[in-house]
Amino acid sequence: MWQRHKGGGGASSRAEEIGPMDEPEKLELLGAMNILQDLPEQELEALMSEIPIHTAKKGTIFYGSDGPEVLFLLKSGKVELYRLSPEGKRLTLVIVEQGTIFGEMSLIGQRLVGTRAIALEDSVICALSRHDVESLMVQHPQVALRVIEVLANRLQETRNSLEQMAFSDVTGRVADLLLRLSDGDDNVVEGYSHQDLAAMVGCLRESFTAVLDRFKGSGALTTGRKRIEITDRAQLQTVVSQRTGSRG
Amino acid sequence: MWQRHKGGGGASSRAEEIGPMDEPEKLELLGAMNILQDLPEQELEALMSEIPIHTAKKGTIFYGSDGPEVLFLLKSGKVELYRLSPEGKRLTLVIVEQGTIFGEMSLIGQRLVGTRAIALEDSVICALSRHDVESLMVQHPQVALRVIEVLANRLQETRNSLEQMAFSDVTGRVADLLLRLSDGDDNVVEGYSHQDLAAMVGCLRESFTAVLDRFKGSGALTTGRKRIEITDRAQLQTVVSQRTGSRG
DNA sequence: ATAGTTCTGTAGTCTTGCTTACATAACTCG
DNA sequence: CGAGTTATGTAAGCAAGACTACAGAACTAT
Repeated sequence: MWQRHKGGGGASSRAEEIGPMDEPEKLELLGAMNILQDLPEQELEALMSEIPIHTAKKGTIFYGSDGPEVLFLLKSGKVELYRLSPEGKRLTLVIVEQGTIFGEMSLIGQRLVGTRAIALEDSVICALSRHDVESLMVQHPQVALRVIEVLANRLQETRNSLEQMAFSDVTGRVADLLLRLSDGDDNVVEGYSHQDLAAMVGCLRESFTAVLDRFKGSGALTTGRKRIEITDRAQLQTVVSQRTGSRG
Repeated sequence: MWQRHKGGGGASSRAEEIGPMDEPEKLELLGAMNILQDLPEQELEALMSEIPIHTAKKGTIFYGSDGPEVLFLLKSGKVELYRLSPEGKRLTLVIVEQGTIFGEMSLIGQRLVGTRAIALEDSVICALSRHDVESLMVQHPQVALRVIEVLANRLQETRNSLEQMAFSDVTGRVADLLLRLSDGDDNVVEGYSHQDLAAMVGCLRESFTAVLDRFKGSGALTTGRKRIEITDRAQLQTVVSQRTGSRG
C-alpha cells in the first residue's frame, strides 16, 4: 500500500479540543472570507454575534461523523481534506487555504462522508449550520454566487486530478504537482514531507522519492528535509507535457 | 494507450448543427429542470420567451472553444462529459441525465476547458449565458441553491472516482461501475460498449473486456452486444469491498 | 545527551494492466 | 446481400510502480 496513516499518537488531537476564541479581530476575519466579501459591514457584524469562532491547533482532525451538518469557514491557517482507504492509504483531496470554505457536502445534507480534514497549521475556523448557510444565501444571493464560484473551481481542480490519474504516470504527476505548489513561491516547496506529496499525487512514498531522485540527478531540483527547490522549471514542464498518457 | 477517440466520421456532427425548436411543450420542459423547480409558473413563462431551445442529435459534440460562456440545461436526452488525452485516450467525467445542467465552468468564467460533451441520445438543450444565469440566481436565490446542490453532488462523485482511481484496481472499479449503472435497472447495463465503460473507469478497452470475461467465468454476469446482465450482484459487491486498495 | 520519532534513501520481487496485434462476430447502410 | 464499420475476444511482451524490508539522517522532547 502507499502509506500508513499516522496513528492517533503525538500532537494529533480531536475536534473536541477546539476552544472558543476572544472577540477582537472577529470582524476582520469574517470580512476576509471570500464567500462573504460582498456583504455590507453591518451584515458582517450581525453574523459575527451569532457565529461561534473556534481555534484548531495544528494536527487537529475533523471527523465527519460527529456533530450536525456544518459548513466550515477557514479564517486563517491551512486545512487538508483527505480520504483513507481501508488499508490506511491516504489520498489528499484538496488543501484549503485561508479565506475559503470546506465541508461543502453539508450543503447537500451530507457530512464529510468518508472524508477527513486535518489542520496543517494552527487555524481559526467557524462552523455554520446548514440552515444558517441557506438562509444567509437566500437573503444575500451574492453569497450563494460566491459559494458556487468556490464549488465550481474545486470541481474543476478535482477533475484535473482525475484526468492526471488516468492519463499521466507518476513522474508526470509529480512534476506537475511541484510546479503548482512552487508557483510563485520562489520555486520552493516547503513544509511537506514526501509522504504528504505522495498522497497528493496518489502514489507510494517510495515511488515519490524515486521520482524525486531522478529529477535531482538530472539537475531539475535540489532537496532538503521537507524542502524542495526547483532549479530547472523548464525541465519539469517538459516532463509534464511529455508524460501525459501512456506508461508502458 | 487506452483507446483511440473515434474520428470525426459517421454520425458524429458538430454543435453548429443544433437547430431551433418549435414552441409546444417548452414550459413543461423548463419546469422539469431540477434547478428551476422552485420557480413560479409565471417566471417560467417569462424565461421561456427569452431562452432559445435547441435540439442536438445523437453524436453531436460540443466543443468548449466556440461561443460565449454558457450554462447548458439538458431538457431531455443524455450527454456525456469527457476529456481526451493528447494521444486520444478518452476519460468520462460524468454522464448527465435529463433535467440537470452541465458546463458549470461557465459560472466561473471558464468554458469547457479541455472538456468536451457529446450527446449520447437525441437531446433537447438550452444554453444560458453567464450573465443570464447570474441575474436569474440573484432574483431567485432558490435557483442558486439548486445549482449548489448539483455542484456539490458532482464534486462528491468526482472525488469518489478519484478515490477509486487511487485505491482500487481495475477489477474493483469495473465491479463498482456495473453495480452503479445497473442500479435499479433490473440488473442490466445496456447501451454502452466496452469502450465506453472502459472510459468511465479509466482503463484500456482490452483490460475491461478481460475483467468482464473473468466475471463471466465466475458466473457473476452474462454478456451480449452492448448489454451486460448481472446475475450475481453479491459477488460483485464482494469484489468491490475486497479490491479497494493494493494491487500488488 | 539520549531515546524516540519522523523523514529520507535504497533495493529486490512480483503483479497489474498497458501495449501491440490480430480475428471473429454483429450490425449498418447502400 | 455485400462492403464497411463497430463491438468483442484473445494473447504475448514488457515496464511502471506497489509491496516489502531495512538503514541512516534529522529532528524533538525529556
